[in-house]
Amino acid sequence: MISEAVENYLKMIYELQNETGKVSTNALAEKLGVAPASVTGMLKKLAEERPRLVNYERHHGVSLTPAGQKIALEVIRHHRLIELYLQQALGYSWDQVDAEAEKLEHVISEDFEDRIDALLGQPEFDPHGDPIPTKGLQLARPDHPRLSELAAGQSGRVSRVRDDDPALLRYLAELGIIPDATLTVAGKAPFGDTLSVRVGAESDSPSHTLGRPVTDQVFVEIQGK
Amino acid sequence: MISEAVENYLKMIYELQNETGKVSTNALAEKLGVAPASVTGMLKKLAEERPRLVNYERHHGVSLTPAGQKIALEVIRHHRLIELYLQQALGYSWDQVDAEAEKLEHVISEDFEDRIDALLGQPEFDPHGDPIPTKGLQLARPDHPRLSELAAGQSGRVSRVRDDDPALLRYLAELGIIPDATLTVAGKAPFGDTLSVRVGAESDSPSHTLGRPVTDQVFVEIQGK
DNA sequence: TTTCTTTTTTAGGCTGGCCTAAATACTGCG
DNA sequence: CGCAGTATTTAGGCCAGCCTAAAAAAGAAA
Ligand SMILES: [Mn+2]
Ligand SMILES: [Mn+2]
Ligand SMILES: [Mn+2]
Ligand SMILES: [Mn+2]
Repeated sequence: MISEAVENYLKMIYELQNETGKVSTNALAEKLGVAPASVTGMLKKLAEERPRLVNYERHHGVSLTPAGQKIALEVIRHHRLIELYLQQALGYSWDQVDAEAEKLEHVISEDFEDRIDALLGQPEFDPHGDPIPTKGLQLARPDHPRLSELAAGQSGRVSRVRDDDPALLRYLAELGIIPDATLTVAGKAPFGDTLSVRVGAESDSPSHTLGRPVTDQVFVEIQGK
Repeated sequence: MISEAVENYLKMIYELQNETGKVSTNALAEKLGVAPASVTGMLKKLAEERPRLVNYERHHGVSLTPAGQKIALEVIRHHRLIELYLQQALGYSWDQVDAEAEKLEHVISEDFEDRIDALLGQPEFDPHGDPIPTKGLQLARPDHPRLSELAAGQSGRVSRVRDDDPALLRYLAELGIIPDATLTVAGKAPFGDTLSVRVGAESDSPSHTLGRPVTDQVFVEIQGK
């Protein structure tokens, strides 16, 4: 039986792999809130599992095997389906869903998964715009640019927001910066670390000044213009 | 932080206390699917917890302290609310809900609890007729007689069914023996171990022959007649 | 009350998952 | 190349929860 700890390790390895390419012991330790030595120990075990869950060689980082990736995707599917369900069916706000899903993801049955999936109409995205792996564990990877990378004058549709920081999520919701919102970069301050962003499709939509910590967390599908 | 294992021990102690009065090491071990020696070890720890969760003296059984009972009731509230929610909101049948609730009960937040409680309209009973402790952890204890204890000719309302055995639950559901159903004992075989029971309020309602293993698991509030 | 049986506890061990401190390997720079 | 600094691994421990086997206590029966 796969433990909750193992599921979290595999999920984190998967996510780090897709964010930063390489997966180091230290990065993993940091994300998991655990000492680096503990990670080394766990990676050894995962590599000795039969079937092997990760490819691991001392000092050379780690990557998921197909078996490991399958488990990671199952956990991610649970996580994102649950997030959406909590929001849609139970009225959670998008900054509350992550914490609850973090625990529930390890515990629900396949039956539960199937039922909420059906109830939500086989949804493709979670409340933060993250794609939900299909039942067959296929995962769309849109990979749009960050808001901070847009040039002045460009506009587009918010596709995804990083779901790490609840306070940031509340702030963004207040501004109306949620998936599918329309954004236009009205202006860019020197050195590009501050943007003036119009939120909404109308030319008289309200505009806000956003710093790098914010604009790095928002992903935009560039449109028209 | 209270672990899942501790929560399960406290819940089981509570339930054994209310079923059989005394709580023995062996009975607890059996219910938990664990060796008796493991129970002894855990009971010692629970008794040394600050605040104390159980009263325990070697060879003299165990009982819950107020602090232990509070935790037990919180877990039971979670369990029964979740069971009802799974049935009402997700379409689970009453024989499936227990297994899923067994895991979820340890993991949901107070927020989750409050939300499903509100959504269900602060329900008083779970799908098997077990009372749900209130938010303040008050628990109604109806304590009706078993169907097996009724005399021929008596009738009443099914108040509760023991939820242990999914196969039995499916069988009972087929016969229409669910909470609030009306039953009448049409006849009693010699030595009283087999009953002929009419299910339904009409005098032409279908009647079934039920053995002790079944009639011991059904509780009836005797009415009229 | 003595003996036998059943119940419970003690003793000793194991695994998973974490920790700190110390050792070692890699990396980039002078 | 050699060395400093960083990243990683090893060594040695701890705690929760479980196990089996053996000892001891309680309870029933003679
Ligand atoms: Mn998790
Ligand atoms: Mn998310
Ligand atoms: Mn449980
Ligand atoms: Mn129940």
